[in-house]
Amino acid sequence: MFRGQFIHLISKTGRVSIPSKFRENLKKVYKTSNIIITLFENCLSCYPLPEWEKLEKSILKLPRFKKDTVDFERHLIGNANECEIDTEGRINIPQILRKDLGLSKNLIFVGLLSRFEIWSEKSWNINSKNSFKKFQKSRDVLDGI
Amino acid sequence: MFRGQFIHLISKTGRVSIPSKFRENLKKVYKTSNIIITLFENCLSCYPLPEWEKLEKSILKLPRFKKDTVDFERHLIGNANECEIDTEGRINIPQILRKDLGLSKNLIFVGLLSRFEIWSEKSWNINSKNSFKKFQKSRDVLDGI
DNA sequence: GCATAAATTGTCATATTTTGGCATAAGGTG
DNA sequence: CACCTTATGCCAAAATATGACAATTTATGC
Repeated sequence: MFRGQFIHLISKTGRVSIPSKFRENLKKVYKTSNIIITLFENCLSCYPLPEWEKLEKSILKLPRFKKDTVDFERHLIGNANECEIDTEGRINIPQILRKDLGLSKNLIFVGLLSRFEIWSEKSWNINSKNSFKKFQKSRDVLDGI
Repeated sequence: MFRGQFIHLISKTGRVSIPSKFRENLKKVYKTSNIIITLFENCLSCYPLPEWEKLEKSILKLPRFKKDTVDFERHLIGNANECEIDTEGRINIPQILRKDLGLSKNLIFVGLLSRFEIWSEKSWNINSKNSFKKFQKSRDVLDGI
């Protein structure tokens, strides 16, 4: 499971190291060092390849020509890039994605069980302020289950 | 059950020992020396790994891409770090949590039955001043059951 | 109260993780 | 094809975490 939060630096060439705990999880649970990185909301959403493939299968079942399907696909699939983690535990974040989100300096890695997200420090701070408010509202979601 | 209050010192490198009574409880009841530490209302909330995993299972059942779910996950899972207790009974509190709460010197451990909390001495003192008032308001929760 | 055991803290060496730098390789462009 | 940009591989430095052991403090039994 991907959990926790980590701050890492991105180099001028777009390289950044994946938190070692995440790498460990990828290796142990998913037996892979390949991930899919895609644009989602205001951050990068990262899936272990096997998890992503499950998602793709679900998507293939959607009504093919429906407007919502197409929009969903274009965004989520259309921005999906496969990355391989190198021997030092780093990936190169594709230029387009870097540019879209204005990534530089500190990136925040956020574990979300079956996937993780990468944020620019700035957007993360803005977002987490808002999401804490929402959390306060929704904190009893789980009690209902 | 985690009960009682203890003061321990955190080292410059972020290490602190878990009260031995808590360790005993972890071992006896939960058969583990792994805990999840997460940020929660100005302190760190600590769960035995098995307790936490129950929570995660519920979360995995929530609608995957719904905005509320994602916000909830980002807050709750995104701040959850797994820590292992070492041979001397210590853990290393992840840097980001230390930073967020400004932990140094004295930490207060507070037992809360199925989990325990870690406070900086300062915040604990501030909080406990207010807590009697809050207790007065909430003192009849149990009568409703 | 004292001797002993247990728990907590300190210190240092070692291992791991993260970052930086540079040379080379690959890919796109005119 | 030559040029330029960008990506990759490799090595090394720096930062951080971990393990082992010792010293100190606190608790416990008698």
